[in-house]
Amino acid sequence: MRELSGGGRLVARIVETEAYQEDDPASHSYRGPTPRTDVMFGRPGHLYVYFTYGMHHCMNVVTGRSGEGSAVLLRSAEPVEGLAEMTRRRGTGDPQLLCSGPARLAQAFGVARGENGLDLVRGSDLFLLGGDPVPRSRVGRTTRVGISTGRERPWRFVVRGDPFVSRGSSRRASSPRESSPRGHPPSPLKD
DNA sequence: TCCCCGATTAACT
DNA sequence: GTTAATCGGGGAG
Repeated sequence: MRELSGGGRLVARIVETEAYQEDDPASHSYRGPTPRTDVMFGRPGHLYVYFTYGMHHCMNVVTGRSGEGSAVLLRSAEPVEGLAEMTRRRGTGDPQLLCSGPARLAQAFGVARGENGLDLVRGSDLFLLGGDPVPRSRVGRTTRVGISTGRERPWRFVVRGDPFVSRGSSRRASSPRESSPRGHPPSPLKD
């Protein structure tokens, strides 16, 4: 959720994420801390924003302890409130195109490099809310999207059958196979 | 310095 | 299904 300075707010329900960690060749943190990835190695609960393909920004929540280098990429969400503002930012009113995709989600929320390092737990207009927990049976796990190494790690998590999960993923030829998570599903984030 | 390519998207054929 | 857009990170020289 993001509170807007002019009043009003943007709310979206996260339906797709991917996990990245330090011993993971697909992770920006793989080669150790750099000016770009310092935030990933910082305190958990902060926002790591990266710029890619010369035009897109993506949002991550830092998850590991200080010094650790892990984060969760927010890939897709269902827009819930503030659709008009998201539409203005995105240039399309199709709800399925507002927040489905990591760069689309960041654009809808107006997040760019300036927001890198924000504390999502305290003192920010951008933060996470705990909602109704997603039942374990609805959590699907697949391989990650758009990476060239570390493909085998099944660290993408989706709400099964949710129409707001991004397409880039479920559509590809070498389509990631969806399976039930083993062990513990991601626990819902609390305040 | 040079060079390759990326945790993507939209617009093509 | 394919490709242009667009630029910064970071390894190689």
